[in-house]
Amino acid sequence: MAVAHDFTLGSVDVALSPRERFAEFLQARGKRITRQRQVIVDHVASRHEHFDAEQLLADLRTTPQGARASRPTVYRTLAEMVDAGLLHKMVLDGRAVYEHDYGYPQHDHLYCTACRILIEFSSDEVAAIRDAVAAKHRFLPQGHRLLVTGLCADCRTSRSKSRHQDRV
Amino acid sequence: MAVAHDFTLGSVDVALSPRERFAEFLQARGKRITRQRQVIVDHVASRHEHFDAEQLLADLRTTPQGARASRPTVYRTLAEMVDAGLLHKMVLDGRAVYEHDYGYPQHDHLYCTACRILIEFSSDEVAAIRDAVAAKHRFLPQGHRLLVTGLCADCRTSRSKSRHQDRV
DNA sequence: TTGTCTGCAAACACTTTGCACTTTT
DNA sequence: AAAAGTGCAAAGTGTTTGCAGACAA
Repeated sequence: MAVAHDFTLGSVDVALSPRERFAEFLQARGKRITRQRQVIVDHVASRHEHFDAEQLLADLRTTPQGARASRPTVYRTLAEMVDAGLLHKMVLDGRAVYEHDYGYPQHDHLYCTACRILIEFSSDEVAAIRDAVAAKHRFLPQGHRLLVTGLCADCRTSRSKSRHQDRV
Repeated sequence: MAVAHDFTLGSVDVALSPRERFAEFLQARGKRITRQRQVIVDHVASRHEHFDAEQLLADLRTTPQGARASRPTVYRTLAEMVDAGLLHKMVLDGRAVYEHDYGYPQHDHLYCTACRILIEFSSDEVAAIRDAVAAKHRFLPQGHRLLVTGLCADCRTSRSKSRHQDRV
């Protein structure tokens, strides 16, 4: 499982599977392809949702025998995957949340402050605005993140006006 | 100092000074107007840059006698000021950064990953996109944050290609 | 073999909390 | 006097690091 996809997700075509791309990245840097790193890339590649380090760690603990990795290794590997361009990292409510960034089109998010669900959307207008503004400030844009906070369709109707407003 | 401004910053007109607005907010909630809370609002209102809790705490330590506040109080008060709508909180590189949000127009930022400077800019187009996308998802937008990362004018030319790429 | 990687435990930075005492109201 | 706030020290998060043993190359 999770090895040879034909990866044509969204609008970007990629030739290598995440696992292969990561291997390539590691080799290019004289880093080693260890069992743990493989386990982590494969696991991450097998699920397409947003997740954080502790969630991944917990997931790995439920897997059989040698398919696990320690907390430090999980954190270290996630950072490497970000460097490798496989994952995107963003900070929400104080902890890092990761999402796929390889073979996926650029997109932004709607974040529900009530149920904390993250909804993706894409808009090239955002990139256009970014470039225009950057040019005006002689700034070299390398990326952007647009986070729209509010209430999702479910939460805005549900009267469970319990714990809404939070920090972002 | 920092008491009776005519506050017409940007495009929003406000009647009360930050200090007065905060007092109003506190009273409405049966909270007390203590010396520490006054010291903190005044200090924050007297400077218009972005800052974090530890910076504010350090600043306060340099002031004379009774114009100080402890770390817990600083954190507690900043949270109240956010609730009161006086400050905006955002998370950058792992720690909370605050900026004025009272009497200031809505704006977004360019963030230089090299020198970590924050440059403000405003664009109503962003809000327009936000609303359009939100509508499409039956999402009730309450705010948004657009962060453009990259290199500022100074850093893109300077050859101090030292420690660039970082996390956001 | 050689040098990187792992996992453990400890350290970290930032932020929050329990609690006795102080202060506003 | 009553209720809320303060500061101290300690506890929490989420994440990182030092180092000895384990393992890819």
